[in-house]
Amino acid sequence: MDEYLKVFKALGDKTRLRIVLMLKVKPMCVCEIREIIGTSMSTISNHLKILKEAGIINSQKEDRYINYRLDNTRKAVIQIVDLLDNLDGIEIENDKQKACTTDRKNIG
Amino acid sequence: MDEYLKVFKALGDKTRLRIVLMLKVKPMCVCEIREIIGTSMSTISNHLKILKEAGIINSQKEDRYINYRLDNTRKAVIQIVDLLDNLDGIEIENDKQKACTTDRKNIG
DNA sequence: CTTACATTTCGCCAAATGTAGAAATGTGAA
DNA sequence: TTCACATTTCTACATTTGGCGAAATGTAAG
Repeated sequence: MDEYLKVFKALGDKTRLRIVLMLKVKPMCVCEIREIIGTSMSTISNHLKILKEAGIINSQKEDRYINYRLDNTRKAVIQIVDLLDNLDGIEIENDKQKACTTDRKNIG
Repeated sequence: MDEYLKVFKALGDKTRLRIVLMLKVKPMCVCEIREIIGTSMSTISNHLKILKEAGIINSQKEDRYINYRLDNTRKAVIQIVDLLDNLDGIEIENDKQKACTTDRKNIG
């Protein structure tokens, strides 16, 4: 039960649910997520930690960034995240988006 | 998105998740739930209210009791609750169960 | 080694949440 | 109506949570 409890807890926050919906589209680094969500780096980082501990996402270093993506290896997570397909086209982005100080395009 | 958010929030509490697992087995009144969960009536009542507002359960008066049961009319809820079938046989009950002052068997 | 910078951790605050007990409410039975 | 009792609401309180900014950490490049 605790496994599901952790997942529900993690998804029971609007910011984290938005992050999950974003990562369903494509893997992203903290900076990119912050661009869209619009809060501080530390806040995003904390949310990612919670999602990671719930087994919903994992991370992998690529170039100078750590890319976060949905974890497709855990059954419970797959099932629940799949349900969110019904939500396509929902407002994930925020009104007040901060400019990203470190533009990722500088690198690639 | 907010519909799912509400459901995840509601299920993201151990007491409420336990209640949902109990109601998957059979409808119950507040008193019965309290017997198993082991907290105060007001606490149970509050949790039931949250589950109800999330559309996960509904209630119906029967005899002298209000029976709560899973709401089978909402798609999002059905899908999510169905996932919990994997949890069968999990520890729902509490160690420290209070005696039920008003024994339901007196009625039936 | 030093710099640059992406990310995490720490310390703190405000808001939200879970809980209990008392009082209030609703309702069937006498 | 009055009683009995199941349930909810109110009030208060302790804990948890989400947020930020600053400092710390990790690491690739010079």
